[in-house]
Amino acid sequence: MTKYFELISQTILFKGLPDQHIDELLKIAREKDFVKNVLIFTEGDNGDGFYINVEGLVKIFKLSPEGKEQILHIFGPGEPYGEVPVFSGQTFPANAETLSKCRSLFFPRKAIVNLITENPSIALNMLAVLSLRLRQFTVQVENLSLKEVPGRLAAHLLILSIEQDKTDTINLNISKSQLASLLGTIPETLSRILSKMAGQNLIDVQGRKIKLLDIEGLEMLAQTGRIADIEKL
Amino acid sequence: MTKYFELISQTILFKGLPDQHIDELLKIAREKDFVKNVLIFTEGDNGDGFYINVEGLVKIFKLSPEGKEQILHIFGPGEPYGEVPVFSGQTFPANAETLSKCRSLFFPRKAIVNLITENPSIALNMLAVLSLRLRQFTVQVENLSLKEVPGRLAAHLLILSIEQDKTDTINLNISKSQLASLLGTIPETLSRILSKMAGQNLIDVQGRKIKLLDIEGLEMLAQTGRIADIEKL
DNA sequence: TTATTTTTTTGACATAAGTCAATGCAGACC
DNA sequence: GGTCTGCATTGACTTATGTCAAAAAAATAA
Repeated sequence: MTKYFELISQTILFKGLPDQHIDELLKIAREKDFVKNVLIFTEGDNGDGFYINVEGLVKIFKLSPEGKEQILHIFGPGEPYGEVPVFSGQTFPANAETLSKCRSLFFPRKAIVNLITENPSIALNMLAVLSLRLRQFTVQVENLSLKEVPGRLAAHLLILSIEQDKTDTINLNISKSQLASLLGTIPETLSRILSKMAGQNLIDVQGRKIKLLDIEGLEMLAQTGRIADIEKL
Repeated sequence: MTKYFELISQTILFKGLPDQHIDELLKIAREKDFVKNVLIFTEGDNGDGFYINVEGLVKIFKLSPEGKEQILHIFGPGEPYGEVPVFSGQTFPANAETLSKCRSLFFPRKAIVNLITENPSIALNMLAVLSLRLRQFTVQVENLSLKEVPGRLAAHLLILSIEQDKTDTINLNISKSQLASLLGTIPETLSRILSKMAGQNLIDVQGRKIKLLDIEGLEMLAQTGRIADIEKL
C-alpha cells in the first residue's frame, strides 16, 4: 500500500497529517478495483466505510421515482467519497457508480473510528473536509434555485478553468449528457444553450473541449444567470 | 450558564456527551441576544465561532445578484448553526438573520478546537452532525432538481407533520413568503399551488395552519412531484 | 474498412413557473 | 374607530425548460 503514500497525504481528508498517521491509515486501507459502469454502493446500503479514489471517475447520483438521474458529484483521483454515513452511522444517502475503469482505496468504519479516538488531529482534519463539502452543497443549492441553466453552465465552466488552471481551452472529461445531469437539466437543453453561447462568441465547442472566448461575458452570465441580459449586447 | 445544561445536552451536536464535557462547553459559551430582523453574520464574515439557538427563529439564506433570497434553513431552539466554517477555517458561506426576538449561545472557535483536541469523542459527535447536515442537503438538492414545486411542498408538509407529531393540523410557523423561498420559488406560485391543492381536497388552508386531508395523496405527490398525476383522479 | 450502437443535435410542441401589476386582507398603531 | 403597512391573492402575460420524435454525428465493435 505504500505506493499510495503520496496520494493519500495529498487528499483533502488527510492533508497535513504527520507521516506516521498516514502509515497507519495505509495499513487499514483495502484496494478495490472496478470495471466501467459498476455500482459501488447504492442508496440505503450500510455505510461501513468510505473510499478514496485512486484512478478513474466515480459519479455520485440520486434517482427520482421515474428514474431521472441527478448527479451530485463526480470524483477523480485523490478525492474521498462515501464518508457521510461513516460518522452518522446511517445508510448511504445516494448511489455511486464508476464512469470508467476505476481503482479506489476502502477504509473500514471501525478502523477509522479507532484511529480518530487515538488521534484527535485526524478528526479535526475530517471536520474541515465535511465542512467544505457542506459549503459546496450550499453553493449547489444556490445554483439550482437561484440561477437558470445558462448561468449554472457558465459558473461550471469558470470553475473548470480554475481547476484545470487554463484560461483558454478546458476539457469537460465527461459526456455532455452527464454534464447536463450535473447541472440539473437534460441533454437537449444543454445542447441548445451551448450552441447559443457559441453563437454569441462566449465559447467555442469542439467535442469535449471548450474554448473560453469571453471570460468577462461568462462571469457576467454566471452572476446574473440570465442569458437574455447577454443577448442584448 | 448552567440554566442551559438541559438544552445543550439535547442538541444534536452534543447529544450523548458525558456531563463533564457539557460543563466545559457551557464554560466557554457566551449568551447573545438579538431583536427581530438582525443580521447575525453575513456571507464572507470570518467564522470565528458557531451558535446554538436558545429561543426564537434564525434563517440562513443566500442572495442572488438581483437580491432574490434563497432560504437554506430556518433554525429554532436547540439547533446549532454557523458551524461549517469553524473547522474549514474559512468564511461563512451564507447569511444569518433573526426572524423574531432571539437568544443564542456563541461558542468561540479557539475554545472549541482546544476542547476537541483534548476530547476526541466530542469530535466524533460533531462529525456525525456534519454528516447528517450533508445528508439533508443531498435531499434538498434532489428536491430542487428532481421535483416540481407541488412535490416539494407536499414533501415539506409531510416532514412538518412528522416533526410536529401531528397527523391532522400542522403549523407553518413562518410566513408564506418565507416558505416560498425555502421551497425555492416565489409567493405567487406558492399561493396558486396551495389553492390548487385545496381544490383537490388534499389540504385545507387556514392562514398559517394547514389541515392535511389526504395524507396518501400528499405522499404520492411528494413521490412523483407532478400535480398532473393527481389531477387525473 | 463497414456495421452497430451510443451520443448529440435539431425541430415542433406543451407546460411549469416567473414577471408585472392590481387588488384584497389583516394586524399594528395612532 | 380609522389609517397604515406588510403580506397574500388573483389575473394577464412571457419565458425557460421539459417532452417527444427524428435525424445527424461520433464512438465502438466486428
